[in-house]
Amino acid sequence: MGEHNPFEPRKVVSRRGGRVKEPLSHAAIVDKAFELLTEHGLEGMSLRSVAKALDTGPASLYVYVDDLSQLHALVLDRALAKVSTKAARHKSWEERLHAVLGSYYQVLTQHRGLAQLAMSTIAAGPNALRFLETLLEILAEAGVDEPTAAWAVDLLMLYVTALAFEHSQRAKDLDPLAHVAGAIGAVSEAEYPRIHRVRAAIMSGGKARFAWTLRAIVEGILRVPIDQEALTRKLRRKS
Amino acid sequence: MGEHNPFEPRKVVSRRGGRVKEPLSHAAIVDKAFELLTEHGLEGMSLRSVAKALDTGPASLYVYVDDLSQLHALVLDRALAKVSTKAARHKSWEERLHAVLGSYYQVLTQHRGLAQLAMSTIAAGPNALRFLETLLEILAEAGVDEPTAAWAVDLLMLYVTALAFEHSQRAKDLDPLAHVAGAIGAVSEAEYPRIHRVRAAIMSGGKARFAWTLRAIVEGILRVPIDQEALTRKLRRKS
DNA sequence: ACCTGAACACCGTTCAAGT
DNA sequence: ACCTGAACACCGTTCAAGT
Repeated sequence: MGEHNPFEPRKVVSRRGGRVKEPLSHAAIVDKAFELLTEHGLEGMSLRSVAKALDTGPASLYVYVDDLSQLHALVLDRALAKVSTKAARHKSWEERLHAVLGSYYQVLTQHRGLAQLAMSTIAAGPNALRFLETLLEILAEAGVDEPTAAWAVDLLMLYVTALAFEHSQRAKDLDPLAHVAGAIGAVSEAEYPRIHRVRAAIMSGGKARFAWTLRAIVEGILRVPIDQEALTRKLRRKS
Repeated sequence: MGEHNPFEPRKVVSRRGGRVKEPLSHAAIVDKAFELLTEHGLEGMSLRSVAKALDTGPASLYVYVDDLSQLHALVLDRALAKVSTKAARHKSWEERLHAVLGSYYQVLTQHRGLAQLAMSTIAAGPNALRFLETLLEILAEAGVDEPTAAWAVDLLMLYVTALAFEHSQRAKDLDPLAHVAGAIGAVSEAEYPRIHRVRAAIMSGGKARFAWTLRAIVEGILRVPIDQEALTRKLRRKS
């Protein structure tokens, strides 16, 4: 098993004397990687580019980081530190849920490449856990039973992540007619009448959509408790 | 704008005479790429590896394909052809929704690397459109108004795609203790009491979860029509 | 028009050698 | 123990040259 928790940086005693350049360290690598991510997107955050930005060779990073996928996980959690899980106590659980997920959405969209990173790496660092714990807390206050809450939290995070990803993809396209918008917007009325009719709605984003989906998911969560499912299974087994 | 629809293969007249090797063609490239995808995963499907498998150099593919991202879109749609959108007429819309999304899930999980591809490229080819149109049809039968259905379909596809992706990621880990399962399973009870309590539920998948989430989303969709949202906005504007 | 080898500018990762 | 240059085995994409 791993001898060292990768999310807890091992302390490196910086050598005394002329600090011409910042000594290499776990934190320095993750910080610089995050910087490159927000500046140049996920493609721009390679081990080699991080090494170069840190004024060293690519091999040097392997002292602190196992491989690229670990760096991805590290950077994602570094970014999730910016998610605010605090919301005024006096607010309702609905408002707090909206606020916390809204903060998550903000963080994802305000750093180029981050939404894409969040879509491709499963978050399991301390900041992701803190975020998750907060969501479970809020749902508990809403009266959702715990097994249901576990699946519900996953669904909520997933939706917000994907929405941020789509948002960032849209921002990347210089030509708005290109790619997705082009294909959906120009869809044949004869072949796909329904898509044609709702083509504007499909591409629209914005706060209204965010709010609607959150409400719909929460409504479903509150009305379809997981226990029903278990019950049905048990009944079937007995018949 | 594009002079040629990339989803409609341009017909190449194969030169007469000794067909020692299959002539290069749009379809041959996409087929071979799909083959490599299911055999070696997304990493194994590179332009170079496709070219090599087709017994040619990497530059040759650029006659038929603009770039890698287009090949991704092409292969995804090629795979979506396998999704069955037909379900017995006499079935209820709930059953048909479950069947169609179930078929989508099956296709994604039965081809290595496909779920990952579906997570990273937005589907807008003819087979994706056919799938989308079918989902809109089913929701219309359920009595969902069209703007709501547009957002709902997105949410449904998104969830199934992500579930298949998580499934495929789990299958990749040889060591079940590694990565995500390790981090979530070994979570500190003192620091994250709620996560600790539901850690088994978080990682569990299976049909029960699929069914529960679908029901929860549908329940929410039926109960939170989008028009309410528009109404609220209008009222706010007037006040 | 189609196909291609070679080149360009990159990757992640390993390894042997240095301090 | 930390750091590194060089090498290995790859990438996507372009370009000039061939048919």
